[in-house]
Amino acid sequence: MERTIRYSKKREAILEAICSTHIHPSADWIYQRLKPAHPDLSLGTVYRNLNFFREQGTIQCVAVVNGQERFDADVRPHNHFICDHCGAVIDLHQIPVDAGLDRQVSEKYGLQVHHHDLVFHGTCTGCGEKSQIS
Amino acid sequence: MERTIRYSKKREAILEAICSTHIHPSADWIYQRLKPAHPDLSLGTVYRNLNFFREQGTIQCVAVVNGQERFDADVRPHNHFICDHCGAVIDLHQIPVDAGLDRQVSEKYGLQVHHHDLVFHGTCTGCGEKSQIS
DNA sequence: TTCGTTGCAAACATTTTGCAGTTTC
DNA sequence: GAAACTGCAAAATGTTTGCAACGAA
Repeated sequence: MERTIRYSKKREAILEAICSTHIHPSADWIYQRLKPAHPDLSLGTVYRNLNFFREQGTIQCVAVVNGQERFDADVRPHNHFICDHCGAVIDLHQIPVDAGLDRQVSEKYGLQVHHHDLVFHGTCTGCGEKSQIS
Repeated sequence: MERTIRYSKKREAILEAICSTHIHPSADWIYQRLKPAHPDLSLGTVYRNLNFFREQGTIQCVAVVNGQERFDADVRPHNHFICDHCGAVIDLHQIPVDAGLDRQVSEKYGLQVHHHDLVFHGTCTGCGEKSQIS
């Protein structure tokens, strides 16, 4: 039978940290963020809870940037932009993508498609302005 | 001034290994593949050359699967499917995606978009059949 | 001879895990 | 009191790097 899920202050704080930002944080960012208020927090706990939330479907990993997984508490389908200079991950909610795309792939290739990720790469506004100055 | 690029048998073999397959190999796959014919090949050399080819634009990294980068010698824009069971990376050449998508993102969000990656996730044919049996 | 390339091993960075102690219910 | 959760430190994993030897031009 399924295991019982217990309340934990650390777990609550970790989810709250992810929900409180739109930067799509990494495990270490969450750890650094919570460390002041939770001095005894350990990085292992952050990782364990990130995997817990991922299994529950509460969060999703939206990208791996410079070898670090980046998480999003918004699990509704939407797309992302990654700045290849500073590593920023930005939500794109206004980009309409053909809703039947998954079915198209499924039919043409005979694959069971569960979802897709659409990620744009380029230079974000801040990095673009900086490079113009120099 | 730019550095001179010299010929090297290992480098040639590494590129040949990537070009010879459609599985989108990882660094270690290439290493294992070439080890018999090149017993003194080292993993460091594989990594160094992968980064070399990437900088040259000869290959691209198309995904990170189970923490491993997966490479493709086909640098033309096309999409991919990843099997979440076995980690297979499959080319999708027949999926038409709006060519103006990058410009749309650029205009709506004021970002400099260089390219995008569209990755489908699901279960591949082989894994789907296996799970039906059990 | 020059300097790009390599093997090797050590270093690095991120993530996972074993275990003993703590907390929740 | 059972078992979920945690801190800690060690381990595992994938990748990078320093250095001396090797090889191409």
